[in-house]
Amino acid sequence: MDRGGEINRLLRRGVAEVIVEDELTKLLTSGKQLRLKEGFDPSFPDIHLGHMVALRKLRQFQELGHKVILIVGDWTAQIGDPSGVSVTRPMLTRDEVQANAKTYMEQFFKVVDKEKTEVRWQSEWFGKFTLAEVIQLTSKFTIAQLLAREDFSNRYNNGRPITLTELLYPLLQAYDSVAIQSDVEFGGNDQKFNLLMGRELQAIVGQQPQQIFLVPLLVGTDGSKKMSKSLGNYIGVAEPPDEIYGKVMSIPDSLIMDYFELVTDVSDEELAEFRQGLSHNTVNPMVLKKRLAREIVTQLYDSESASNAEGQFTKVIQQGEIPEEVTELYTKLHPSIDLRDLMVKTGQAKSRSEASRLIKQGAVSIDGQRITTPVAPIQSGSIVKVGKRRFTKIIDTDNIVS
RNA sequence: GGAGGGGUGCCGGAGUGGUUAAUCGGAGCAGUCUGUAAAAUUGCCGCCUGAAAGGGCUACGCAGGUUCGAAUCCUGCCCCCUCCA
Repeated sequence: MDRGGEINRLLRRGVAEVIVEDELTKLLTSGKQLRLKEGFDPSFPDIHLGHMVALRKLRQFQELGHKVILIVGDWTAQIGDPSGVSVTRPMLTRDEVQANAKTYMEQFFKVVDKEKTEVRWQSEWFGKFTLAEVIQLTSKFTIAQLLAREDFSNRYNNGRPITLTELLYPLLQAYDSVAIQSDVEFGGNDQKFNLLMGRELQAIVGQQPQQIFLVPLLVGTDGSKKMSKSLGNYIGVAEPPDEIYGKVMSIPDSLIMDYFELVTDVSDEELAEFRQGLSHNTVNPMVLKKRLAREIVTQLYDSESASNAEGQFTKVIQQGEIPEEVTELYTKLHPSIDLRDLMVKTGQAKSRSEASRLIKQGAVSIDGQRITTPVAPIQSGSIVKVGKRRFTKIIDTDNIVS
């Protein structure tokens, strides 16, 4: 693809909004190496598919020669982003921040090119901020400006509390843009306000205002809310291939195309075909989902992992067979052994009570035989299956042939 | 500073002396169906003990008290919210 076409694609697919598009296009064709800002809150070090949408964009920009500036938000983490349920977060210790940053970056660089990335810590500049400078920063904005943010005005109008520190959050984030002289800032569609503040502040201090690149929010596995760890509807990029594959298979059909568009490189032409197939019912959505799952796993691992995951899925979930590799529990077996204890030991149930319930509900089988009482015929080598996919092999310690 | 309202299980939200491990909704888990989709439908949804029936323990902001008996009444404390200043 030629460069113009590439840029066009960059600004089209998987994009919610670009502010200001003309200016960004001009920058992209100018030949200048752009500084792409991406912030990260060390309170939440795990990256999921929802984050990947923006990270993939960063990657694509990098491929055109631009540079990513990753900001570790060790200061703003203490405030907490007021979007949604806002809780002021406890201060993380230096060690916690370090550890989380490490975890984050391991995942971040699965998608983003490390060679073309510069990592900066907020403490570089905020660490030496004086009260005078803070006041000076706040003096540049008005309450009305901040209240323009939907979350703030909603809360204000409903009489719910807004802490002063929360109000500061957008300012600090804006200052980051100034500190690193950002050309383009990336974020989810819900971050629009914060990113716009960066623009404003840069203009005030005489810098070229950054462009804003907003990506759509990916809907989570529940099919309705945005993907987020706290809602538990996420697919983490660090999860094992089988897990990712399985979770992708469990998304509602209505999400298939969004996922293809936002987190894979499958060509637009092919996507059009898929869409066609779906609307005319000429293709089983399950088949497309398998393709999707394969694409995603391949991206995060490799094609071999993807086909393994697919093999496992087909065998275990679709055909109900026992997986090749099963976690094993070595224990001493005796005739009166209680299956519930075993289930707790293997982690297949959280408590004996829960194990009882599962057994009562017919969710448990041993070697393919459904079990209805906790007193069950277990032999060394027996496979205990709980629900659809929790397997354990029980091995008698007295019976090990070594 | 003054007046008022409120803190219940993962979340929302009932419940004002026993019949309440606590109505109901959501989430979650499991069964049937199936494509680990959707929809439907059934059951479960604090912990321990018991094959089960059952039994025990812990629980309604915190700490005490009244009572045969408290999420429900009293006292003190902590926290949150609204209005006025």
